[in-house]
Amino acid sequence: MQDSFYVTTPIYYVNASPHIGHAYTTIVADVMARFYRMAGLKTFFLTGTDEHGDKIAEAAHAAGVTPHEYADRISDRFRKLWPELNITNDYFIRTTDENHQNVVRSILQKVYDAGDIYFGEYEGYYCVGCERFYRESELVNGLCPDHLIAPEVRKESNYFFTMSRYQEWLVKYITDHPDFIRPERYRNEALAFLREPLEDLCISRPKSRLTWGITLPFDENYVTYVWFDALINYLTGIGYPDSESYRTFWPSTQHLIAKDILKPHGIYWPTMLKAAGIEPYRRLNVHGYWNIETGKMSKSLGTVVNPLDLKDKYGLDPFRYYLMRDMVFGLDANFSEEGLVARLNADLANDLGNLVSRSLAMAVKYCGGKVPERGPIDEADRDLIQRGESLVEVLESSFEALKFHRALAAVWELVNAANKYIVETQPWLLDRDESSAGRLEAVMYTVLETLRFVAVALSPFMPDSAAEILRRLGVNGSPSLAEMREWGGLAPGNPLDKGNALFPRRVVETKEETTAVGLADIKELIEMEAFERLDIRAARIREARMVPKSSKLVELKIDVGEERIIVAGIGRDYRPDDLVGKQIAVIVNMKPTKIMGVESRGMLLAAESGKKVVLIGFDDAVNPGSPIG
RNA sequence: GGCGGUGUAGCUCAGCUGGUUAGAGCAUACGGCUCAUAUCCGUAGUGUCCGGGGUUCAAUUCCCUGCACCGCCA
Repeated sequence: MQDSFYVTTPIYYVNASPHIGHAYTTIVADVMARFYRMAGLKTFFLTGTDEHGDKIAEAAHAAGVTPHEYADRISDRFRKLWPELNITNDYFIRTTDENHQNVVRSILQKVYDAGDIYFGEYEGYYCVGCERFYRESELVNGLCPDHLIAPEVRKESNYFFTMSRYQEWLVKYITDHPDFIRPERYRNEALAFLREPLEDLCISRPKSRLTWGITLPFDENYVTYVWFDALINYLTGIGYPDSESYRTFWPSTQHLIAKDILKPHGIYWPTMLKAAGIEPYRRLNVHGYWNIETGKMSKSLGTVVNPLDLKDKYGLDPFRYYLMRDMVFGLDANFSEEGLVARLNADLANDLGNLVSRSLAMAVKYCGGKVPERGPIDEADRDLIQRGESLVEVLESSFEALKFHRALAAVWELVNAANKYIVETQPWLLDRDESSAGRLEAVMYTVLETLRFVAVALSPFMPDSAAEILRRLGVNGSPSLAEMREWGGLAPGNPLDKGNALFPRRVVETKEETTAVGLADIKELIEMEAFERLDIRAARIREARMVPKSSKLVELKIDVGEERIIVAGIGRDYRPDDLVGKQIAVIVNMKPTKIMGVESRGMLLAAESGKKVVLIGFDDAVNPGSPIG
């Protein structure tokens, strides 16, 4: 294995605020950087912002500030977002940085001197209002799509990079290096593109049209345009050309991009490097899009939920986990609040969180709050230990293949195995029998050590949660992959801390869309007298708990002027804790009835809206026992 | 218009080069345990494997065609 690892995100264009796509790429880069750091490799992680070009100049003009001020402002938003996502980039590059501008100029000069940049003229459709050229295909009925006026045919002279000269070389390079662009579908796409003759790349803009850019070293009247500026950041960021860090990291470069910028990175960039006499980067890793599913919630509230806000609502680690678990790298995926909460509840709360909770609770109770001795290994322990020890290999191969969802699935196989192990070894029975004290220690050690493996494995994905698990296990220092290669690293005697629920279960706060149900099945008419026979009262819930063995029955202790117990089938839509304090309406003269062993003296009123049950409440405080009529 | 991809359980998706009863997770139902965030463990399912042809002893898997969605190119 190589001993260095260099990962990059694209530098993000500062014409818009950060969104889920930026966050995903950057989180993937962070997970990889953390993983390889943990594997002991010298690691460098670069991200930053792309700040030149006419879009920025226009936006700045519209905002009444200089382009530089405008770029500062937006760049800052990215820079400040990354710590909120626990991103551990080693450097944050800006294309307006002085050293970057110097590197760009030096490479332009180098390529120019080599004869790969020429001055040429082209003719195209130019819209005066937009101050830009349009391709024929971009025009709408022959008109500028923005101004809806006919563009004029205009000639302009510019500098061009002889990209076509490197087409053959590039085809061969991609063919000979199957992993150069991956996953395969994008490699095929690049090769498909290369079946057509490459055109030379226009790399400049006259200053008469655009001044917000890097001046060409060989012509004061032009600035360089887009790719020669932006792509070169990957070199600047590690100190090209003379630094030690450039020599260390460049050969291991792993670029991460979304599929929309495959062409510049897969075609332009390698040919640019070739022309500049620089070895190609090692790999280009291309991922898909997150399709945002606007859930019921956003529709009914009339607001579009920004996916990034969900990290505050549900926690950063669940957010990172969801992104890494639900997208197969390379393919598109669906993003929804419901999906995130489903992962949070099923994987994080039920499986992992509960495992942490039950393990530590037992260890604290049965082993005096300290990690017990390892004890002799039983046949029953062997399977779990082997699973733990083999995890690191699965992680390595999954990361190598960018199959992050696989890596997480593998961790969860261990989590599930641990839960099963606990059920099978039944530590609570061992605890009741003096003679099995030794066995109890061995079992608890096995469980806690498994927990440590899980935490180490998860630390690239969910750094805070992993650190918290390790802290509760009394483990100090930063985790490393090496310590997952051998069982038994957890030191007996470590103080244990039970802690609170790591991932509390959450309910998606959906406001179901209200659809008219109609009154098709209206019941027969009744006299007032029939209604008056009902005694409906206002009440307040004092206590609530699920009826044992029932999936939806809740036992409520209510105050209706007196204290009563009632049972209601609302457990699927309400958590007991959330019910306490609520005001409800109750029919108090129902004949008492026993439901699953609990006598219910009253019936609460609720609407059945679709599949949901919604309690009837009051829009102000009322005295318990107040009659309703 | 050209090229390519996808269409599998209610949902999200695995199924490499064709071969015995088509899989996983979630959701659902039932059973077990009680250490635990009512969590965990076990059991049970359900599928015209998009439609229509064809090749083959045999097709979800190969070929053709139609439909739907998506991507790249023009």
